[in-house]
Amino acid sequence: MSAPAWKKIHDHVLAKIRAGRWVEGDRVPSEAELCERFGVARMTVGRALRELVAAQVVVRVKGAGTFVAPPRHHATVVEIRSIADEIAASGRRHETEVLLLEKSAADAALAVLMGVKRGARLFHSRLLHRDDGVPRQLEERWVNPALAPDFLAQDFTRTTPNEYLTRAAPLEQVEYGIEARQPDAETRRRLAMGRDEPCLLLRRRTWSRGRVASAARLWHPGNRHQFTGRF
Amino acid sequence: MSAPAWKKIHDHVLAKIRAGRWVEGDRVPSEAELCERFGVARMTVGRALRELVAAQVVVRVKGAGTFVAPPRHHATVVEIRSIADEIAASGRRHETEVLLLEKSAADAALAVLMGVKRGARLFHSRLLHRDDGVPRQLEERWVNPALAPDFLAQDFTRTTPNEYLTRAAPLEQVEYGIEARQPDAETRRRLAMGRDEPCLLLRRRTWSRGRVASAARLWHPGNRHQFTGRF
DNA sequence: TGCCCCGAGTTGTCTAGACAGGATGCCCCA
DNA sequence: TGGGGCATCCTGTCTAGACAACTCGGGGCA
Repeated sequence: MSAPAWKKIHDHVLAKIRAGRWVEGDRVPSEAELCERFGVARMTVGRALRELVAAQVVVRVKGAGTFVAPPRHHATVVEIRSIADEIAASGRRHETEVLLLEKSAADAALAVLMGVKRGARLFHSRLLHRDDGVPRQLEERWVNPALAPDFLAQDFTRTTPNEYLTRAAPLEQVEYGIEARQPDAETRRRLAMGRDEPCLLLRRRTWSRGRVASAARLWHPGNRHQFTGRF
Repeated sequence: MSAPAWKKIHDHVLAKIRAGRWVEGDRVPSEAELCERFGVARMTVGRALRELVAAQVVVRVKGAGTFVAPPRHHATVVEIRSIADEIAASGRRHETEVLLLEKSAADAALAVLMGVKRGARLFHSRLLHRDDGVPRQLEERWVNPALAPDFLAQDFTRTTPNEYLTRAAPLEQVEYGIEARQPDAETRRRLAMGRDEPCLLLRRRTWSRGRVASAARLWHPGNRHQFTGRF
């Protein structure tokens, strides 16, 4: 007749978040606290929170706690916006110049960002995109070889890295700010929220109408969250 | 280190289905059988099967068992194909003529199809869609008032029923054959598989290049399954 | 000061058992 | 022969407790 106990807990937490009482990054009461508050067993609270994870409402980190996930703007995954597509859509000529394409070892900062051990092998590329001959975007990528093994063998003057990577691994996008300092504990926790290892770090610098814009993006396979935090 | 026990059971069942050993409608071993086979508790098997339900691989019916779900063709929900959109996309003129818009009572067949009591109030509409003036589609709908209370107040010469209904309730589509006889036990079980009450029955008859096509669609809110069975 | 270790807190998983409620087939009775 | 009731099987939910693995901060040590 009445809703299951787990659904009541689920709805209670969801209501708090929807109402803005708890916002992105806030700590949700622990399972133990919710058990006591609702007078149920941990399995029941766990069921409620697992449903909220599936709905991308909260993120759970083993050993740390449960946190409110960033708001989703769209039900669907954000599509990758490719500079090549953008230029082509404007009817102009797009060219890619491969400045660098190599194996490299992860330094301390890269290791943290990519979730790999220091010194681990990464693929590294530096490409210049020209828009009707004018340099439009300089793009630098570090790619996890485990997830895109043939990266170095691609001809990026013909295939864009976007095309290859989306074909090689079903990626979803995580966007960060551009500040490239050592992440703090909070950011590391948010990095850990990803269900899988981050697999691609992209920094790019774009020239447009005399202005330069920079961006860094960190990708996770299977990760549906978008973080706006900076690191 | 190794995968959780529930994941092993999950993968075992999934593999059988993917390999075609168990096909649509087949009975999956009961929780008790899987418990014995894998030497785990029922909660563990339940977790595995619940994940498969979420992935739309199996359907579970309380009291009856677990069954292989119909194959999904797309990862995403089938989009509603609107005759109005189709005509407009071709650059032609679309007009709607409201032939009938009323309250009606469910007869025996409608009561079964809609999951309501015999005699329950339903909204009933009959609309003619014209394509550049030529009758293109005759559409007849029965709508559950509980889920679309303002149905009768809509001006369907301006707003299509599709637009209103998708706005009024988040619906997903279940498609059936058109044969309109009393459903048998198997079909009734499959109807029961829907998590919620069916809320809309649509029959339509389309004229195109001199040929007439008929279809009946049954909608459930929140139901992600597509059944191909006939009833 | 800087580093490491440890303990408290937290989530992930699992067990064995329990009760509720729907589905189904069978038997008995009219 | 037909229908109602009942036993049985099945899923849905929940409990109380347990162990594993991870995070994080603080205290001790070099």
